Amino acid sequence: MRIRTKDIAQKAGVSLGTVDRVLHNRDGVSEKSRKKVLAIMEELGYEPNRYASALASNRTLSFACLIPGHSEGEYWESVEEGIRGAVKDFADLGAHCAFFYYDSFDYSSFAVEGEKILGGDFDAVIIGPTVKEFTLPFTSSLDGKGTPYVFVDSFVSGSSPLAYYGQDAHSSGYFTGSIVLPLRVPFGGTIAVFETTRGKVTGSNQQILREEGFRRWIGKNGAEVILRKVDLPQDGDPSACRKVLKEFFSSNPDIKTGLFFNSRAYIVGEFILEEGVKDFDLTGYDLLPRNVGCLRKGAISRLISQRPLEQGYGAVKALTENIILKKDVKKENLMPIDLLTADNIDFYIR
Amino acid sequence: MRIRTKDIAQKAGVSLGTVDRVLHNRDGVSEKSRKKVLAIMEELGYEPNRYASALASNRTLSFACLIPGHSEGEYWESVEEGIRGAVKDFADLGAHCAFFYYDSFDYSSFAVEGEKILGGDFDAVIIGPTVKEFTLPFTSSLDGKGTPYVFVDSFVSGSSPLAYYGQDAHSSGYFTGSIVLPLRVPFGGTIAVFETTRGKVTGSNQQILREEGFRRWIGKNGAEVILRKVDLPQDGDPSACRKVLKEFFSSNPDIKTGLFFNSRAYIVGEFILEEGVKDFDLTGYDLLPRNVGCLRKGAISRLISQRPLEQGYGAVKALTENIILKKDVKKENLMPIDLLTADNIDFYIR
DNA sequence: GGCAATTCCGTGCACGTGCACAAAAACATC
DNA sequence: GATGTTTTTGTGCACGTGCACGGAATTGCC
Repeated sequence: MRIRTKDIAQKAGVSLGTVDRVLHNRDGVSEKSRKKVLAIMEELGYEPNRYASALASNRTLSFACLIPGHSEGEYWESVEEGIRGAVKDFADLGAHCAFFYYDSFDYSSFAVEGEKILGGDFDAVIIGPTVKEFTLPFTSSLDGKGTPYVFVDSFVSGSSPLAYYGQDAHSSGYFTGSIVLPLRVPFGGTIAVFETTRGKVTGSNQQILREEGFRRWIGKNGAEVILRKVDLPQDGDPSACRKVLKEFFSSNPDIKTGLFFNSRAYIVGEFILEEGVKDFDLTGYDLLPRNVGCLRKGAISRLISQRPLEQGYGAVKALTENIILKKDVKKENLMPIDLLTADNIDFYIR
Repeated sequence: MRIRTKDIAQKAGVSLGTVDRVLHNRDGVSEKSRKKVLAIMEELGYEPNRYASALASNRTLSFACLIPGHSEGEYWESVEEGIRGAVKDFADLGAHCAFFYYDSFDYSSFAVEGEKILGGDFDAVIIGPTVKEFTLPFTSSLDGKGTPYVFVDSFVSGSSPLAYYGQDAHSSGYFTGSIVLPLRVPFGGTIAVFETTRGKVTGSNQQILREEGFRRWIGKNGAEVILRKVDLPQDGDPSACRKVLKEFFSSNPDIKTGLFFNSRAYIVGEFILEEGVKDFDLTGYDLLPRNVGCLRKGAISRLISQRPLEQGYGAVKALTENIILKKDVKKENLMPIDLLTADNIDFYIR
């Protein structure tokens, strides 16, 4: 039978109130009673009933979530789905969440949305960070107010979040190297690295770190590989992309291997399908529906996943457990580096 | 603010009791009241507070778990850890679990332990099944008593569990083929398939299905590969194994690729480390500490994981949600086929 | 020893839901 | 329309914990 505070009180010869005070480190308890109650709690292995506790305390937990705006089928959609799932699971503990979106290509929008959050009355914040210069002012304001926050996706040094959920991007690039290169290098010494540009912005922190990791594998293993950057304009009409790709594939028939260090591998994958490009080995990130479609049809050879749902879920869970249940939470939570191909993808979806 | 039964009662102009009766589909409510309450519940989007509900109902949930006995560091230890973790998480809902172990090399022990469970008073059973002939009599007894059960690890057809948590073994063998063969076939046309034997028993259902899946890849892709079985005696002293392996490696210097379709790849991995065998590519299953040790040291090239922790956790969660919260649960839960190498293993441990 | 101040402790209500029992209303029978 | 029967509805306590309030015990001071 489960041990209750009542049982402890009985055995210690004190009242429920005293046990309660000991339990919550409140004063007004003699040293003698405190010792006795603690000893008996230890002896009987008391574990509080979190449900009864949540019910009695009757508090709410107001989250704010600040992440890049996104349209359907994009990476951040999955992170948000994970967050919403967790908030729903913890709704009985009083959790609810307001979402704020910034434009990842317009840094100042991060500050604008951040101000709204600072003005509101939130118990905790979940942040999908932008560049350091804009993230740190916001987190230090939160530090000032004593509002806890967690990062998802990427970590920004110089801040002190309660926790971080994301992938070790450098390691994931290194891993990509270890998988792709032994398999592909015999097919040709040049590898295409595709990048997408919008305005003046090319690539996030994570993307840059992944490429660094990939290059480190090359360096460490003395692979003789040339990386050729291919820049794809992402903002204008899609025909600009097509033009670049047509030009690339026709003038480089010897390049048989391509990489994306962001989630937009489908741009090339769908081109491959439409144009019937043969024997091109393409590696990308993230299980966007369009990427998965290409993977299934053979236009993308492999995808690396970083478990965005788990990131979002974990972030909310960590905050809830820390605030409501006052548990210590793990600070650094690095997602597994999953390798997906047409032959195992079915078991990662749904 | 969260909608309570009280709010519904107020708005419908009835008492809490009536709302409660509607909520639990009990009779003694006029059609008029039932309609009205249901309409308002719908309108306000009522979601019951599971905590308050669990607290008030004050019921317990007694699990029995019947799995193969295992010593430290073996596969089933992780499954059990997952089960224990879930039971702990749901302890506030009244969950607790008794464990029964059978000898997977002595089928009748399954029946013996099964009888104990049938004699006890359990609300649900978690089964790591043995062969069909011994599993079905047990599950049909459970069916007779109306006791729900779930399978972990493998599925036994002819039974009707509430859910199944495991890996599609055939697909995982197929996937192994797709990863290993393109990489390794140039290194030699013969591949060693290691098996371990104890008494007269060689290999579980899962192991056989994995090999079938592997062979299917070969067939489908017209790979010219010879599979050479290597039988390792697992019961006697370890020196018998060493002898077999010494003989194998010295007389087959051309075989550079090996496979285990069960979790004991460390037997060969540790031999490789001790004897300093070079350039042997070894693939195995499951993240046993000894396997992981070999993977990190390069003696095993890759491991396939089937997420035993999640299997155990999921099984308990499904039963709890079905019984206590009367939720529908997903019947077939196939684990992802994770590919682990020395370069991503760190992020799967812990 | 008397009194106040301080420290310590017990009691009671609340949280939202489940369930048993009692009360009320509706209906049936003569 | 009085009585009994069935259907429908309301009320109250319980679950384990949090918290506020007031009472009891102890201490300090003259």
